[in-house]
Amino acid sequence: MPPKKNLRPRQQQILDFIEHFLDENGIPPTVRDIQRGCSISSTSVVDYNLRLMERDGYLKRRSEVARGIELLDETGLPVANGAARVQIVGSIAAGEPIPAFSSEGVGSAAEFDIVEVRPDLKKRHGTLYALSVKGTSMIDALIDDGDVVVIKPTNTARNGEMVVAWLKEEEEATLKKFFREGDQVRLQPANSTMDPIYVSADNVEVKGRVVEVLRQF
Amino acid sequence: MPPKKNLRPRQQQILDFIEHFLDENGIPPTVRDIQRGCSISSTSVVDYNLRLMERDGYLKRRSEVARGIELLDETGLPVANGAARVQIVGSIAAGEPIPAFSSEGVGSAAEFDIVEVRPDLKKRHGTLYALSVKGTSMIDALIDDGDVVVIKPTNTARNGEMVVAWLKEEEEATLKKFFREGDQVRLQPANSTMDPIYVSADNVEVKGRVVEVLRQF
DNA sequence: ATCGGTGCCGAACATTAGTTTGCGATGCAG
DNA sequence: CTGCATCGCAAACTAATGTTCGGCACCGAT
Repeated sequence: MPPKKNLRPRQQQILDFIEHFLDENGIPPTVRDIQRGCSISSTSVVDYNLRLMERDGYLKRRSEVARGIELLDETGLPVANGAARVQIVGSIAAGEPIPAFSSEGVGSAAEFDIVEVRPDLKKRHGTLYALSVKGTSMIDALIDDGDVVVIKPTNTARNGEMVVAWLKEEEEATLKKFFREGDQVRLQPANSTMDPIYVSADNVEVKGRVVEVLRQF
Repeated sequence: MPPKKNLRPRQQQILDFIEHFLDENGIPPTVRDIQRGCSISSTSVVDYNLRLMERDGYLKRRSEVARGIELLDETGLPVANGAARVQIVGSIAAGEPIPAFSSEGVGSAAEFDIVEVRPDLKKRHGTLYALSVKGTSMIDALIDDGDVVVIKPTNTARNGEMVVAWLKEEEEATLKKFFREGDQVRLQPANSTMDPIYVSADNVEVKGRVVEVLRQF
């Protein structure tokens, strides 16, 4: 199997389309789906490029089988379903909050790792992103250093939910349980040995809610 | 949408086949795949039954589209990918071990819940099953009461791995960290306030290894 | 017995979709 | 200029796949 090369623009376009199609429909596209989706004038061009991409290890094709395209990941293993991949857009220190994401660019972050999540999460919550956790302050919430938390972007939270909170003044993000108390907000580390942080509601912006924790075994 | 009924044998057979096919191949079967897989003599029989099953809310069919079958779950939502479903075959009390599964029947257990897992787990580990955790003794391992642990069946373990151990004499299963120490085995609750269990190696049978913990948010 | 519903069968049909072929344009090294 | 590889195009071909139709057997109700 030849080593990976950089993809040609057309091939990158096709690859993006396949991923997107998988996201949308749950099944792989046909050659003609790709043709339309990429505004290519002939199926043979699609076939030609798919063949090259298969040669270079980006995907696998089942011959003579409708929708027989399978994407492969970096290790050459089939990607189960494009719908279930979430990008890790940065890291977050639960204990001592540090800047995590400055712009609104949740999906536009630089290239980071990608994790797979349970497919039903995306069905249920829509777009998700992930943060890698640094520090052990969430240990009582059963979130450890090195875990990856999957976040649903939202700017509201009910009391007790675990949220990613953005402290405007400090320009810091933190992972805490959220309690609204009048015009104050209590950000409670799940670790009971640690004191909660009280901040004015004005200074807090909820960026998302934790929907899943992933741990490496 | 009509309420669910019990499936006819033929329809159950078809449903099972579709799930299995999805497991195997990652894409839905064609009508003819089903025909062969279920030893049906005509595609029209498949179509006939698929139509009924669609009417009864078990699946959805995209008309005129190759492999346009989508399975629906209990709530009528599409199942992302059959490959990612794992059966909960019972519960396990980590603190005070209780019988969990007596026979070897990992896959043959009675009807329990099904959970979705990250699809890459099945790719990586093959067949998996899941246990629902009762009790809080694994809290230090960041596994809580009510969590679901996903298990890879195996009968070997390296030191430090979290395993499902079967104590033959007591006829009990338990979820602990595994340490082989001579002809003894130390089963260490991750909770440091609790004492480990020492048992003779003869009396321990490793049933599986924890590959994932699922928690409800 | 007769009728209607269910379940199944086989064959044909129509569309979708993978594959092949021949040709043209382009760019580059010899 | 020539040869060669790359990339794209259109059309045609074949295989795969969804869909339909008429008929048969069984069964319970009329």
